Amino acid sequence: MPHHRADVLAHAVQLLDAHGLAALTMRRLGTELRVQPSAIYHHFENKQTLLAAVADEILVRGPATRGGLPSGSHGATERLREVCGDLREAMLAVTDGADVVATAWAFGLGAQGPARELERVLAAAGADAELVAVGSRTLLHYVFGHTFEEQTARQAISAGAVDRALDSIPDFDLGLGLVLDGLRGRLPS
Amino acid sequence: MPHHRADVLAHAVQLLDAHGLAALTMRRLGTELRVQPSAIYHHFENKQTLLAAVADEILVRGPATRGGLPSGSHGATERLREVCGDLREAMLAVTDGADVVATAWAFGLGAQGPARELERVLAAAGADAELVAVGSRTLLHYVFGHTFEEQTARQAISAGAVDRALDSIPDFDLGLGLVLDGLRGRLPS
DNA sequence: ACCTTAACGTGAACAGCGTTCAGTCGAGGC
DNA sequence: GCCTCGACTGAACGCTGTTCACGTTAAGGT
Repeated sequence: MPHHRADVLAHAVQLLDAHGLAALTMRRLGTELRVQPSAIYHHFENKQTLLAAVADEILVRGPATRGGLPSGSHGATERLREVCGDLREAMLAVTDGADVVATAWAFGLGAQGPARELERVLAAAGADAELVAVGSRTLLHYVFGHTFEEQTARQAISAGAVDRALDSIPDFDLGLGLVLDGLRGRLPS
Repeated sequence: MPHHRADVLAHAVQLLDAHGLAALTMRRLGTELRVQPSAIYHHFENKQTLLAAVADEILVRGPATRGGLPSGSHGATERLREVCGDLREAMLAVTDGADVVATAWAFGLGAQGPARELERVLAAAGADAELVAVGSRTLLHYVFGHTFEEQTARQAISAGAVDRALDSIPDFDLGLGLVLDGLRGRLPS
């Protein structure tokens, strides 16, 4: 019973969510699929490519708590807030999701969706090319940084290795508001 | 001729700068020191600890271009800008420096210095406890995110794997100004 | 009905990784 | 002279991603 690319990907995400990034090895994934590790290379060029696909799959699945659709018309900053919030939720929904997505994005291999959407919204709000680049990048850096830190701490706590309190991590919306404030001051109107 | 902790650390930084993070293995570091890999474990508990020490060493060495001392008295945002700029310069001064420092910081193992300094400046500027936490974290997320991206791209280009232009990375000061603007709006006076 | 083609999988191997551990060796303090 | 102790050796353990030559299976054109 041969597998397809989608099967491998689904098992990879499931394995990641169940046992974390460290457990997502080609050998273990092979075992899960009842297949030799080398068989996976028929579907993905290498592990980096597989991880990029996993990152995209995490984003496609979207937030665990589906906030009902684009939710009508509102200002540019509200839409930016929404995109950033959805991105965060999607990453938090899977174990080590922030690590996988942020790393793939850093390599320029995945997570292009939210980046393009932020750029689109900024451009539509009248930002010039430079502000579009700066603004979207700054927002992404914040979301990835904050979410990675939050998820790492959360998992460290639930794993028993409690060396820092969870409430030492500041609220996501607060810091996001900070960046959006700075952004709003440079948008026309 | 036995080595001390400082010797091992110095060689680790030199190896990192010369050949990148991927080359910084216990075996290769041992070879560099004309010593078995296991000997390193007499000086550092494990590789993670070693990397944290390397991160701190990178920050201690500071910016490659030493801008003459604290440079007098100026406003809080100027001082924040200075700390962030120095942090960025220090990481850029060593190959894969941003990766090493940001990772160590994410694990809560190193790079505490700049974090404490940012918190100190914010508190001195009259920010309440929550704003101190939010502001310092947001600044760090931005600096780490931007610098890691910039350094990765820079190294990818000089390695010949040119898949993105360097000028596609927005200016550091521009994005920093964005965050500082948002921050200034919440500081008293 | 045959044959080609391509997708899919096997099993072994390669080179490297971090880490552990019992044992060796030389210098300094008593 | 002994004895401790830090530094180190050398071998091993159990992993890792990746490659390669080789089977197997199923579909599709002739």
